[in-house]
Amino acid sequence: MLDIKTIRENPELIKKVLIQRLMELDVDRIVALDREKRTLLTEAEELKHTRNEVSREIGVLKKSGEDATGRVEEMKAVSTKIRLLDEMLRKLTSELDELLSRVPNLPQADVPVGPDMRAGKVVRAGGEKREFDFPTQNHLALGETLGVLDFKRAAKVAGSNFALYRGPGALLERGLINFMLDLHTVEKGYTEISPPFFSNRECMHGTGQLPLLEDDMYHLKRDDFFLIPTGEVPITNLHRGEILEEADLPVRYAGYTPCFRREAGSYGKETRGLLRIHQFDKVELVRLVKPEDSASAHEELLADAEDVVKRLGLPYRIILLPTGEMSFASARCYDIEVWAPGQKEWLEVSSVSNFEDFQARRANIRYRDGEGKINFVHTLNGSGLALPRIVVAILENYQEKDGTVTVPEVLRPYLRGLEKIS
RNA sequence: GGAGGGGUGGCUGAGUGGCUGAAAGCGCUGGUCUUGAAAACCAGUGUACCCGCAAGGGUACCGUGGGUUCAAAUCCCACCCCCUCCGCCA
Repeated sequence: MLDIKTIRENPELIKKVLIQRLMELDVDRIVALDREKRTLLTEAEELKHTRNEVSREIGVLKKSGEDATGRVEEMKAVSTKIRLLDEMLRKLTSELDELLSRVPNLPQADVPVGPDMRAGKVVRAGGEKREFDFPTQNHLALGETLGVLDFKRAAKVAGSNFALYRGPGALLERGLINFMLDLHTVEKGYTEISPPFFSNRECMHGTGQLPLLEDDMYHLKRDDFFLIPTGEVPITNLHRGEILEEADLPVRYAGYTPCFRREAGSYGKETRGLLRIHQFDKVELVRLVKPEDSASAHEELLADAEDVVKRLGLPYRIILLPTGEMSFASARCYDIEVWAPGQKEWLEVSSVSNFEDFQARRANIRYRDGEGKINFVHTLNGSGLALPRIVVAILENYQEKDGTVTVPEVLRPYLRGLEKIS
């Protein structure tokens, strides 16, 4: 959420950003509602002031046994008027809040302007694309031959676009999670969080998944819970509604969670195999920092996520996303993509975002600075990393001529020393 | 799921319709005193929003949302959360 003052003072800027982000919203309506609301509010507050004063008088009169009927009658009329104004305000405010909650964050100055990935800026790349002296297979073929992936049975258990890992495949999944968590907690100093995998409506709103992405969530109607679409939701919302002390910052959390997404509207080739599934595992990194630290924290967070792909020895590149590709709440975002030689394409395995105070404002996460002043924190998060596409990349990059897959060295301790999936 | 108890400021905790944004204590900040510290004493110590150039003024908030009333922390209704016991259960 943006400060209403920002919108009030720069409606044209907001309109420009909406275009850059390929979104539509009636900004003039917001400005008008805001103005109308303040007029009504002032009027209502003045009446309430009168009522408070006179009610006090009535109390005094009654205590001394005097007649207060006239004043009471007067205040009945005032109260009716207040009720009316409050009702108008309530309607107005709810429309205004609804619109406000749909205004996206403002991109930072160096974010490339453009509608799609072609406008993205490759910041750097790492790892070597391997030269294969045999025809490569994609992860579907490899997974099936090796018996480590079983989509048919996943569909039998749940439905299409679910994954099932078997034997060394399951071990690989579990090993990757542990490898990543150990890296971030032991080496990088993150505190590990294992949160609930359900979250309530307030949290979903707090991090910005609601109201725009409701159709993409699994929702438990009876309890009004959502299955989390990312660990970002529960972990960022840990401190919802709190005022942290400056000394508590920066907060750095790492957590493993499964992620649940309906992926409504996705279809075709892109959804085959592990590329886009309804449930996937992810290790998420979250930071809460002072505003002046968020730019450097963003770079550090990126480096922490990058370190995972580096150590796995996967060819990767980092892209600064253009305006049209950034998520709603993000002010600046890097994607990390790994090369999948079987698929012959780059796969997004991490999004590393700086939300500035956008989420903090929604979730009301603040801190008290050295002078006792209260400000919103800045929030950041990054996948460190999303697993299925990493599994794809490992299978495809480490495949051998005989159809086996070599286990990357850093993972072997996590796979009971397993060197080869065969 | 059933029965009972409870949710008040940073913390403990008073407050059952009127001058209560909220006693008291603790904590914290500043000051006095002291060589320094402690103690003691004095003063201050919530958040958000609105009006205003400012000084300042006002409104709201006692788990959340409604309601009753001239007036609600206090009365009524619904919901949420916590605790105890019972049931169920990995």
